[in-house]
Amino acid sequence: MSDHQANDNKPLHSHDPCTSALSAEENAAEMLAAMTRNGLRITDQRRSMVSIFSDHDGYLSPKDVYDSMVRKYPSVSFDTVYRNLRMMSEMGVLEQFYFMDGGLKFKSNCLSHHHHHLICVNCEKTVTFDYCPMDQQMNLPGGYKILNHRFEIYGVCESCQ
Amino acid sequence: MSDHQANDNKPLHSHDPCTSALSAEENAAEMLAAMTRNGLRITDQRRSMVSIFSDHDGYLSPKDVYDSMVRKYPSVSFDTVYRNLRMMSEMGVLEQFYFMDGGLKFKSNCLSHHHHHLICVNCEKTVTFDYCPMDQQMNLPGGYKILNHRFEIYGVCESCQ
DNA sequence: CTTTTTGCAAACGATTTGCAACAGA
DNA sequence: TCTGTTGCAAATCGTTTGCAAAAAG
Repeated sequence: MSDHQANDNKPLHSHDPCTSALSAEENAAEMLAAMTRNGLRITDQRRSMVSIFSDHDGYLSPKDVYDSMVRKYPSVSFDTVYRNLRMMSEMGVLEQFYFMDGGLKFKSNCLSHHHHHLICVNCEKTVTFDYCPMDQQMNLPGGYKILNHRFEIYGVCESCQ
Repeated sequence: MSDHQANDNKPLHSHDPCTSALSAEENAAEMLAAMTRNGLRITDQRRSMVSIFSDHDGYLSPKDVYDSMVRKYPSVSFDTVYRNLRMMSEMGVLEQFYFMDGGLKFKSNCLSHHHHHLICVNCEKTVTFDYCPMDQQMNLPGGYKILNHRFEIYGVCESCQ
């Protein structure tokens, strides 16, 4: 729901470096395009889910998304939300992961460049940063062939302190 | 993500700083002691769970533990396993976390020093290393008050390659 | 002998599935 | 039209809880 007027010069809140180049609307259009490209039909519900994510930088649980959806589509079902979350993250439009406490959350994905997250443990507002520990010289034991990694920093954001 | 080449380096230390100091038996005794210290009674099942973890370096799912337990105590119940896993991780004897795919796993904990994990995506054999990205100079955005972090590297261990 | 722990069964929350009705391309 | 999508209900998975019987200290 883009309920704020198009004022390109004044972002409401700090966008992360992945999406700041794009307005929420552009980002939504981009997501929808990626979905069409993957052969998905664009339904009202999916359009609505897309705008929920393009308007929010941070992670949302399936329940969060459902609650937002219900406001616009009172008859929406939980399984539709789940199904679409799964499809959207399978095709890379959303990024998902399991939080510290194990809860599954989703966030609109940045396909363009590698980064990590700094996450507020209170409001879950998330900012990205480019520093990656894997760029450092570090002597790892055991002769593993390295595939990927996970690095997140948790803290309390300015407005939650 | 940046695909870093597996740098075939020799281990910095020839030992795993967490486990090499103690044999499996010593480690088990240590775990049992910690449990008694916390007011837990040592039952046969708990002794068995402890030795499962002290004999295995790597993460185990509740189901893994249950399957091991059943071999020795055919009438053991799933909830006893869960209850004990939870208590043991609450008192720091076990370390738990949610894997990439969201599955909850447990591992005998190292209480003595901070470290991170290098985990085999195939067999889940885990080695620890002392390098911590938080020791590096990195300017983070957003004025967050930093609380904690998570850093894991995933790969394929030597014997799984 | 007292208190904790166990095993059973049933409850629970989160996620998935089968299927008939419906809607997008 | 014609296939993909929705909503409903029920199934499933992993985990937790209440309680009486059994075991530890």
